[in-house]
Amino acid sequence: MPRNVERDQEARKERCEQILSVAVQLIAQKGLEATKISDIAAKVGISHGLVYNYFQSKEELFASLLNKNLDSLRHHLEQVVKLPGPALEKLTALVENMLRNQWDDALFHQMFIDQILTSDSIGEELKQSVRERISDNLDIIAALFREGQKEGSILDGDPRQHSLVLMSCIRSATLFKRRELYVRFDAQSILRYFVAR
Amino acid sequence: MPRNVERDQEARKERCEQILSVAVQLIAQKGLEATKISDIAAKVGISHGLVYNYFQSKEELFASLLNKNLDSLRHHLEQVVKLPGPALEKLTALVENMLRNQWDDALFHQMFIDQILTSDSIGEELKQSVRERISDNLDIIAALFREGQKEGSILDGDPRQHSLVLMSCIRSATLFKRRELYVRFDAQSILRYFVAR
Amino acid sequence: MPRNVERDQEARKERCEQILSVAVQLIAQKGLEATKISDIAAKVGISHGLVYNYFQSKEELFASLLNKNLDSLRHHLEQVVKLPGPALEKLTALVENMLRNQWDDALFHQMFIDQILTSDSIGEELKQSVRERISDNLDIIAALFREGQKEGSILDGDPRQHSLVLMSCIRSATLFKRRELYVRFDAQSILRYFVAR
Amino acid sequence: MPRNVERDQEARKERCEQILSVAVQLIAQKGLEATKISDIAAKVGISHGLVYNYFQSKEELFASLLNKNLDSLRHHLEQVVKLPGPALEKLTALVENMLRNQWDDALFHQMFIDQILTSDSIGEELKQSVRERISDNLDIIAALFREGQKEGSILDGDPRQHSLVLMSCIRSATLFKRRELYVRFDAQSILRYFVAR
DNA sequence: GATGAATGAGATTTCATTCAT
DNA sequence: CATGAATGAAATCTCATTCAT
Repeated sequence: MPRNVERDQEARKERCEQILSVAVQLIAQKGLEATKISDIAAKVGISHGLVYNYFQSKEELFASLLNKNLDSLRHHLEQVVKLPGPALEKLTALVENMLRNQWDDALFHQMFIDQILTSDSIGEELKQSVRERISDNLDIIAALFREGQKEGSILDGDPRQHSLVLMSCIRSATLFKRRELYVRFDAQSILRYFVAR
Repeated sequence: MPRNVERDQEARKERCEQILSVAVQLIAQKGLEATKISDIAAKVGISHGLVYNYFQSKEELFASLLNKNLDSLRHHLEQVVKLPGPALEKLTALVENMLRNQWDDALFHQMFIDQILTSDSIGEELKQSVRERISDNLDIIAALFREGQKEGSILDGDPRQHSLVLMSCIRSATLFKRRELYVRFDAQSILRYFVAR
Repeated sequence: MPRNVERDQEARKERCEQILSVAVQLIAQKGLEATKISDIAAKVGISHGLVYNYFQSKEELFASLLNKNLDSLRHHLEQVVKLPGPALEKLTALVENMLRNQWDDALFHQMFIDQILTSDSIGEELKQSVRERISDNLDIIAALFREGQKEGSILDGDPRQHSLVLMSCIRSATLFKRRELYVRFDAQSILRYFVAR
Repeated sequence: MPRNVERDQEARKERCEQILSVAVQLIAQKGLEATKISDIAAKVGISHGLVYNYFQSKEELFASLLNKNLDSLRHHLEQVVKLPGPALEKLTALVENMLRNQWDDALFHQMFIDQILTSDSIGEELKQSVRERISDNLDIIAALFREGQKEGSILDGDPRQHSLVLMSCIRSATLFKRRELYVRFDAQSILRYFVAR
């Protein structure tokens, strides 16, 4: 007799999330290529075979991860853009959010983009789509900077460059924190670089 | 004949350099884990077995690479520090150098530090030493920023943070150039973030 | 209620037949080893787990298939033997039947006997029983040939060899038709090889 | 210092042959899908990894095998065609050769064609090429039959059908011998089916 | 020094089979 | 009866490393 189909769907999704979540943690610890399917399975507490019930291949798993995180970042960006108030405040909110690691795994893509873009386990197609989505996300942040420039609060110069530098700062903050090369960043100190003088 | 021995030593060192140089290129293209000993050997034009005549293991090869590049960076930093003139000029020289890729492979460590720090193929000991040397290099740059702050040309704030952000900018400039997510950086536009208002 | 029990038995048998029938089709398409339990289940429209309600194992399923087809062949042979008229006519009826694919899946064993006899998934015991039953069936055909020889219509020589050659012809006809290496066989042209000169 | 290059080439080819030869034996024993790379390696007395030094993949190994055997068959056919004397004698020579198993592995393709054509491990492209080459080989035999028909020694009828039946007989002879379903064939008894009355 | 055959540990992936629901 | 999550053995394939020549 078929069980409760809805609950099954629920459980299935749950498991997917669980696997992805563990995957992020392991990748953050050990890197993309060094993270084996069986590591993930072991940490989740399931057999490696079961992973393939949820993801067709290692690549598909990584792709899901990427998509999830790029979506998450995108979503956060869009939330921030909609906030009321001047651009500088929005940017502050954005950076604070990111540093606070409230959405730990959205940072993922900041840290592993280059691993992904150089990995063998990732097909060229996927890489291209990642590049495009990164570019899109940069554009959203760039728009905030442009807004700030109009308001006079942001240093002039290429807003897309500003975006890239901002994301790099956040990446470094996260990465170096994890790598125990302590330099403490906070949103204020990061945004100072971009404030009009 | 001592002359022969010397020449042999010379040739040996040459080979090492050649292997390391090819390794950098391949790693830049394909990533750390995806770069196989036999890829390197093939591109150098020797048999993979011979690589083990020059390096005891893959890890030792990567360690040499790291050391070479950290040394190279260190050397450049020291050169810049010794330059006459105000700190801002020194920093400009530094950034210009780095962007100009005069020492292309010194940038390597900018791009692959986290691949190294997360790799399976790299022992914990080596990782620790890398962390320390990165930290040392950051300190040298931080000293420049501190000098600039004293001269009034550099934004106040943690000079070590400035260093990290500066290196991140350069890393991004290099990485994204290679990844074709074009944002064009030049030394001026990077240093503006650090100039006192 | 006994009626329900009966009906259940009926339904159960139905299901078995359905599974076996789908199995034949898939094996004909993809080969023995390449046919997965879940392929069969999917094509039947049930879950793979349910297959184990009807067959204890893959081997048992294949064994059922074999038995069914060997039985079917046996039955046809016996029917033909009972026909009135000279042996040559009986043989003609036999070949026509087989070529006409009226009992498509009885041909199965013609095509997959050696896959079965070489398969890993099939136990030695089963293989032995298959060999014996094939041998029995050959004997029945051989008897027809012997009869024909007595009547003077069939080429002399080992009747068992004739049987084997006849079955081989039919097998080739079927196999090569499916494989699109067209040679068109009909009962006449096949039987000519065996007609006394 | 490079070793004797020629000898190395020789040895390499030797090894390939050795592997292929063992592969044929195992496939003949166990079937195509049931023959594992490690079975082959074990029987050759090497590690499974080494097989991949000689063949890129299981499919490539099987493809080599096929090509070798189709070539071998082709070669034998061409030799027979060139023989002096009437067609019937040539055919006799052909069948005797095949039954004598002088070229044991050329028989391979007779036995495993359908396994190959239904296997998952074999790409569609390869299958198509196999079909064509089988067809070519059939045509060569058909030409012999046609010749015999002109000479009046061979039963009339489609010579391509004759070829197929002949090959089927040989296949059965070989297969059933190995499968211990004894029927003893000799060249005479096989050719009788095709002799004009 | 130089080669590349050889090894074997280990990674990905598949699938028959079981079993809780 | 029915489902499909879960298991785990086994197969393919890769690659760092060794070593005879």
